Amino acid sequence: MPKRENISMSVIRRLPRYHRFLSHLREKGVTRISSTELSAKLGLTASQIRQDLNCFGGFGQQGYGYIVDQLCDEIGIILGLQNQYKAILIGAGNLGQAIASHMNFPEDGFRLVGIFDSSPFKIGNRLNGIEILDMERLEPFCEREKPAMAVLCVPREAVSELSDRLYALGVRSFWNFSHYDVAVKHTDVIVENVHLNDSLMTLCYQIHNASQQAEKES
Amino acid sequence: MPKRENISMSVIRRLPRYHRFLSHLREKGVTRISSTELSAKLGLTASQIRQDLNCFGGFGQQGYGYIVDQLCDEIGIILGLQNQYKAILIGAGNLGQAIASHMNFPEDGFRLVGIFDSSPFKIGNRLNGIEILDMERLEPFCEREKPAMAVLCVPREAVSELSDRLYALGVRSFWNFSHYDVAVKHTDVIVENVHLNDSLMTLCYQIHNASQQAEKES
DNA sequence: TAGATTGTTAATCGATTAACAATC
DNA sequence: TAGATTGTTAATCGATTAACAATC
Repeated sequence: MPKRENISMSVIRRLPRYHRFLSHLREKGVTRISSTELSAKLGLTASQIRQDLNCFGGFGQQGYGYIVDQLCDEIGIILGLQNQYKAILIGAGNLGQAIASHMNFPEDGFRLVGIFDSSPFKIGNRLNGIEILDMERLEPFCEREKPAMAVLCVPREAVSELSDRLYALGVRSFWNFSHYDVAVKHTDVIVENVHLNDSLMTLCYQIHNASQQAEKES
Repeated sequence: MPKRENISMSVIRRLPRYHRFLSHLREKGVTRISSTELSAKLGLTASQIRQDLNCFGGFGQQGYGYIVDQLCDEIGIILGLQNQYKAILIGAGNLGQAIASHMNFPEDGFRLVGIFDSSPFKIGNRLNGIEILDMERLEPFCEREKPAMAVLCVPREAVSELSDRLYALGVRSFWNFSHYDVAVKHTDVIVENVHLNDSLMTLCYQIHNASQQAEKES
């Protein structure tokens, strides 16, 4: 990979989408695609796609386009999907259970190695073949397994203390589903927030706004 | 509300976060806040916050700042949270169940009025007090209830046909959790995609990239 | 009145799009 | 060789930040 360095998040956030789309094309047996075709399907400009890809190197062939199979793999490598980083899940409530069983971690660069909860009703149960452990066993577990990432599916009130506790255990990245922004107190911490409530409110705004526009026009 | 019209999505996506933060401050009994204080807590610039708010009107007082209670309510109104739009959920699998029970729809501007699934093992069960109905009952239900929004928690393959079916029934907005982008074939459709896989891959990239940087420096 | 902080305009920065030469 | 499509530079557009006058 030739270039890299200082890639903007706007570009990064488009890569998984390219990857998903190209996997799909590959499955359908498509071998070749041009930036123009791809842009039409994704609702982007061809320019943007070429610009994005050229942050990482020239993957295409002039006059021909991109080889689907090859480009898909390259994007996978850029994203680091081959890594299988160890991940733990904290909080086996509704959402935690759904994440554990709905997500295909290996496909996305991770391996779920542990699940923790503090409820006696959940401890001992299995989720996707993994035993739910008592929160008290977090320390020895992390010292042994050294997970790189923690999925946080706990109530808002618990996050601040929990993230400190995990940081002390060497966890440096968080996939946060709680209704709370994980504070980035340390420069080496990576947080990806998924605020479902925010997403839903955004949708509400759009519906609300569209109906107001409609009113105004009538 | 004085101004409005043509507000960019960048601004809209920050509003729920402001709202969440201000609710929290209100709960803690804080009555007054300046854009500078707020910006420090949110990790933004004071300029941006003032700029954002002034898209909708002047909610502050010069020399004083903003009244937490009032600003919070105003943002709620801008987002349209008072609307309680009717929503239905399609797909009562792991993720669907989690969404139904984990989300507080009324707080976010919606009311969940129906849940649908095609599995005989799920039909008839209750989720959050709502009976899971057979997909075949979708038509009469929608004709009667006229839901504004559908939460899609179905497999990728099902989305294309399903969204057409819902569009025909008058549903114009979708909160899509499937591993697929809902095609916007019509200009009056609003889609909010939540691609958890994409989010996870983005996190993978960041970890991968951080460790590469660390290697380079050593 | 003096101090503080907003609302708003102007300057900067970054991201997207357009254009085209390079080349398969 | 002619046609197509990339990689890349330049132009445009939009979003963020800075500055400051208005005013509470």
